[in-house]
Amino acid sequence: MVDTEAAERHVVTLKDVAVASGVSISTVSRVLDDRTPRSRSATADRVRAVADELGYRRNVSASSLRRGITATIGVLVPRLTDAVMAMMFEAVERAAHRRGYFAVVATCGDDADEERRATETLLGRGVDGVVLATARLDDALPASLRERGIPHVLALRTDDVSPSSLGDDETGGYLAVRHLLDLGHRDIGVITGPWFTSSGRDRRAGAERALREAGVDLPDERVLAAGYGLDHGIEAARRLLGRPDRPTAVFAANDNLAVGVSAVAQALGMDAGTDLSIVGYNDIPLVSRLPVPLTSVHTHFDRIAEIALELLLDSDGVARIERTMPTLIPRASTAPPRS
Amino acid sequence: MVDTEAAERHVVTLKDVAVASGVSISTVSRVLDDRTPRSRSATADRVRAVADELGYRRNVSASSLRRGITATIGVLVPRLTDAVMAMMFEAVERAAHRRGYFAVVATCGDDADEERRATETLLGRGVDGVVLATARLDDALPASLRERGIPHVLALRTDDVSPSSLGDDETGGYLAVRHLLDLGHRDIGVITGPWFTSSGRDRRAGAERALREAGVDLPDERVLAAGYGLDHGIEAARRLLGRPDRPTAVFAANDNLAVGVSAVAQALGMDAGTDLSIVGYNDIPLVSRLPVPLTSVHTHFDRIAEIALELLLDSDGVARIERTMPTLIPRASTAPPRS
DNA sequence: AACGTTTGCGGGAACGTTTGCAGTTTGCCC
DNA sequence: GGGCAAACTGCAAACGTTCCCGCAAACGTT
Repeated sequence: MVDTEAAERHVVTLKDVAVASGVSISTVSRVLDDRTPRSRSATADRVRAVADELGYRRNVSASSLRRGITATIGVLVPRLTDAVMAMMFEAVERAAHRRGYFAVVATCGDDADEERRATETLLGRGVDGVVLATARLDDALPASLRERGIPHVLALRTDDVSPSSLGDDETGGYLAVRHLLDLGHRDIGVITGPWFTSSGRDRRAGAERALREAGVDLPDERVLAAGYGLDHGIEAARRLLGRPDRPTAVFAANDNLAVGVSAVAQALGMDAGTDLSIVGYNDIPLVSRLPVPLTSVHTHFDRIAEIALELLLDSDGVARIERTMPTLIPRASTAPPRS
Repeated sequence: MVDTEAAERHVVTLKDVAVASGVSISTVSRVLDDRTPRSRSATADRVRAVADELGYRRNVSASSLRRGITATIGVLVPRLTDAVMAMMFEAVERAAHRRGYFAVVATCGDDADEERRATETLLGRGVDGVVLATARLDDALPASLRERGIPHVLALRTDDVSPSSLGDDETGGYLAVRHLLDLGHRDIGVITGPWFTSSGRDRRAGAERALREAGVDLPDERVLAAGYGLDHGIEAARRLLGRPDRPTAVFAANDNLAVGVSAVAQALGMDAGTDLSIVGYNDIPLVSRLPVPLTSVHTHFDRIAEIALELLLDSDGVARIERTMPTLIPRASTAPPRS
């Protein structure tokens, strides 16, 4: 099916348009080049009309070959089934479209080797640059890209060296815990992200700053590191809530974790909001529709994506690290503690 | 690592490899062509070694231009933030990879115009074929692709004409409701998918067949059509459960809907499983981790994706419509009705 | 009217790869 | 060792587009 019909069917090239409109190929090429201001000459109008009529469509392979760029950027994410990653990719896709670029995605799980392999695949497809939304801190890939001079930007995380566009995770963590403190909570549990992510590290740091400011203690058994999956949240919540001196509020560094916490709370007969306050992070679409809508720190994916592409494509050579301020969205899952 | 400087300086071409290994460009091209069985001659070995050392990577633009194919397939989905679509795309990505193809995705929401525009974008990127996982039945796009001779396949839905790979939705609907009947339920509500999808239509038909077989009545007010979003499930559940003669069990044609139903049930003080049995559809990762794990009809995305690519790439010209049998996964959300 | 400047256009050489053709070498069998 | 097929190799022509260069006409200024 792929070859037979396409071969039969004659695909319209610049030459066809040139012949049909009685000008040279170069002229057609120039007229149809949308990077330069469109000429208003009679010839140009005619060429455009003919191209339209014949259904001309630029052959991207030929164009890329000649121009030396593909107008394509590659996006690397661990998995698209994680709503955060899906939202991030969709945001990058939109931002790329606005700039006349096309975004392609590759998934690599949590494996460093797979990450490298997936990057090579993207590079093999000739992308002009790479957006890395994978999560590892201890990762040689950004360094390797820097060394090879391959344009890249980190999104949603940073290694403190390569250009990066991410949320201000420290502030986000602060906002979340400050919100709980303001409601009157003093027994607060914290479930941070995986140790190997800058987001996990920074959100925890922000949370600790808020507690320190308020003079509230955070004992070691109240802070747990976990992955970013629902399962991790469930496990951490069991540890945190399955003891007599359980906290009255929990800050989870990710919405999946928070959903896990509320599931465990429910299983233990506690009502989210009244018996246990919960704050999540990222504000994925799901959380506002839960039986008890979840308070969450909203991440501005579109803005982060926009900045990422700016760093990637308009780079002036210096590797900037841009942090976008998040917004706390209070919902029913947080309330003053029961007296 | 040899010669990083030269590698950085400019990108290695066939010519460089040819010069470095003392053979012609054509020879290098042939040796490096992975479509033919790899030669074991001394020259071939040397060329491969040199190419490796120099870090040669085929320029896909040039290759595509010359070969006339891009080894890329386009996938069209409404949105990646829907777990079903993310899973479908990831499955297509894997299947494509196995065949040496690369999958790119475009999102188009639920809008027919946007769908057309996104398809043109994919075609403009020179994809060799298109997988449509969008949901509309009343859609002129497949017909338009057929007419233009553009290789395509529908996934997860069909228009009964174009080649399609989807789950056997009628059987799935039957299995779900049959399960509820076997547990002893007689008052069963059905929330079908959107009217404009074949999946919605077929799952409903299967549900009705099961009820008919069992001689159980399905009054009009017990069957609701909705979108596939969480919100739709919530709204439908309110209508279904907010009345005195509410059903003891609900079949929702989609997991999002089912999650909405269980949220409403919880809000009304009913326990999923004991007070109200709920069956979902697709078995997205979330549902097995809910406080009350959800019984769901598992869709074999990998198999559907595999068949889709088979229809797309190995087609013998006849447009087959292949349905993959789903599997019911019983979990805690279904139990016999309270006596 | 002479002058520089801008603008429009066509010729033709790239971009890196694949492939038909023809010529050469190799391997194998009798 | 002769004969024949199979495997290998190089040349050169594509693939469709872009862009440098040169030419000519149009325009504006003095």
